[in-house]
Amino acid sequence: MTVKPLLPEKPLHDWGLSPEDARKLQTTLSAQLTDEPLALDDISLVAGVDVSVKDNVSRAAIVVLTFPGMEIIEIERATRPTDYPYVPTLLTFREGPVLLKAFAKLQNRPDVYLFDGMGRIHPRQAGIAAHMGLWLNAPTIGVGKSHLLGNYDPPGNEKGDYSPLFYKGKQLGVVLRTRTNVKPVYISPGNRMTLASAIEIVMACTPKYRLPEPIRAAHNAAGDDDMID
DNA sequence: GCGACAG
DNA sequence: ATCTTGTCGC
Repeated sequence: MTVKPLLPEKPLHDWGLSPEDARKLQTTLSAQLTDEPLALDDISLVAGVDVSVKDNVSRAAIVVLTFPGMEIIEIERATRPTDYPYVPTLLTFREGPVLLKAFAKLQNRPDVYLFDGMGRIHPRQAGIAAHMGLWLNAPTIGVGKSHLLGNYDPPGNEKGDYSPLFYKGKQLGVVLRTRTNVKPVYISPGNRMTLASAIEIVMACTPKYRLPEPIRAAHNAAGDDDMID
């Protein structure tokens, strides 16, 4: 018998699209996103996702941790030539291909994935967390470290404080203070996720530092030099 | 037209 | 993302 694969047998679409076609695809894909709450009690495994670039080589890292213990149980990596340029709002087309290569190696099935980047805080609500969430057909959350777009008032200075981020009249996410008196992060749901659940999950994964443990772990794994592809 | 712009 | 040391503050 076979286990249900993490990724679809049939690719959702091609990569290497022109900026114009890429934007059209994002509009089409974002219409397929769903809002599904995910209770903490239903989470046992969380994954952190990140990509680093060096000498024109992209390295993706997926780290799976137990929840809420935050113990690392799996680390998968993959490398690939960095062919697509960095274009604001089209980050997925630069990092997507190498991420799929790493996802294909995953032995565990995470209940939710935390991405280093935006979810729906995006002009077409198709940030990398939202986009890859469709490929994975799983719950995803975008955890951005800096501002991309939208308006918001500075959140309070206490850990857990947050304020809504609006773009063209719609609330796409929140600016969340994960640590007292530390620069906040930009949180937004990706696929199969509600904003409320996203906030709750991110806080539960952030016991000590500014960034959630899964993302810190993935960032480290993507940055380490030794690589076995 | 001008400025902003995840990683 | 990446290039890079020390340093101020809780």
